Amino acid sequence: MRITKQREVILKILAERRDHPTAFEIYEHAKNLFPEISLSTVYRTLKEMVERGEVIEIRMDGETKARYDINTGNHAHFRCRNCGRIFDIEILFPLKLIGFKVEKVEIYIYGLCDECAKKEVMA
Amino acid sequence: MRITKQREVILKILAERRDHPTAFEIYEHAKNLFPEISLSTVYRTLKEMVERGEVIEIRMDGETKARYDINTGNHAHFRCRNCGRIFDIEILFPLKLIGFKVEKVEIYIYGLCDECAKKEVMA
DNA sequence: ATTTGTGCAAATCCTTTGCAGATAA
DNA sequence: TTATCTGCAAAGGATTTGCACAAAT
Repeated sequence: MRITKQREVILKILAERRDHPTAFEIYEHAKNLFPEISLSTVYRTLKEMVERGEVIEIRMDGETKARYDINTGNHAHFRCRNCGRIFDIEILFPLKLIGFKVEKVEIYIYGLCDECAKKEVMA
Repeated sequence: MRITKQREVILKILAERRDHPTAFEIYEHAKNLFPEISLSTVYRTLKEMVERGEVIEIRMDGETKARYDINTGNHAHFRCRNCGRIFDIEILFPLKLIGFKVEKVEIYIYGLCDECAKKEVMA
């Protein structure tokens, strides 16, 4: 994989943002740093990174568009119904699937984050 | 929601199949039972059922197309890397997200099912 | 009769791809 | 040099929608 300005920019965005942007959001952000970049390059680069296992692709709650996450370890995503933010959450739990070989786990959790839960009780 | 032949057929398919079919697979199956049915009716009906909470939509491992499941309780999906089958799995685990209000959980697990794991050891 | 549902075709949204020119090694 | 990467525009796949007709209440 050659080092190009486009790939540097995409990697930098993924490393700095932890809000799980879509390909289009990454493209919009990248244009500020490198205006000539194209949307297809963003898609191509993300696809390659996913295939290499450097980035994971998530789709919360049946969304048609994918979001990207440079955190490749097994972890859960929590989306707040109120503010829409997506939090990374580490969950340790005992998987006892007798005879099954578990290679990857994706967990999506929906509800209210601590701040919004407080507000709802008050309202 | 009026009772039409189309909706009866779609419900019957969802109730009988537990292999998490896509909209197109439901359409193909439905045509055997009611040839005049259209793909857009299948999509429209599924979307309505999802909005009513009668059916859930899942997208395993970044698949672009949705799959449908009449089992609406919180449960995990296990996809076998080898045979591709998707198993429903009940997992009880303690969620301790302090201050967070959990309303829904989606868990996707990937690996080898018991049968395929045995074969891999032997091979 | 009135409201809701349907099929069809066209539109839309997200993503991928072919190609000819550009760039990193 | 030369293999890989890029932008563009066009194609592709999944899903949604406008509309006039059909069916359910």
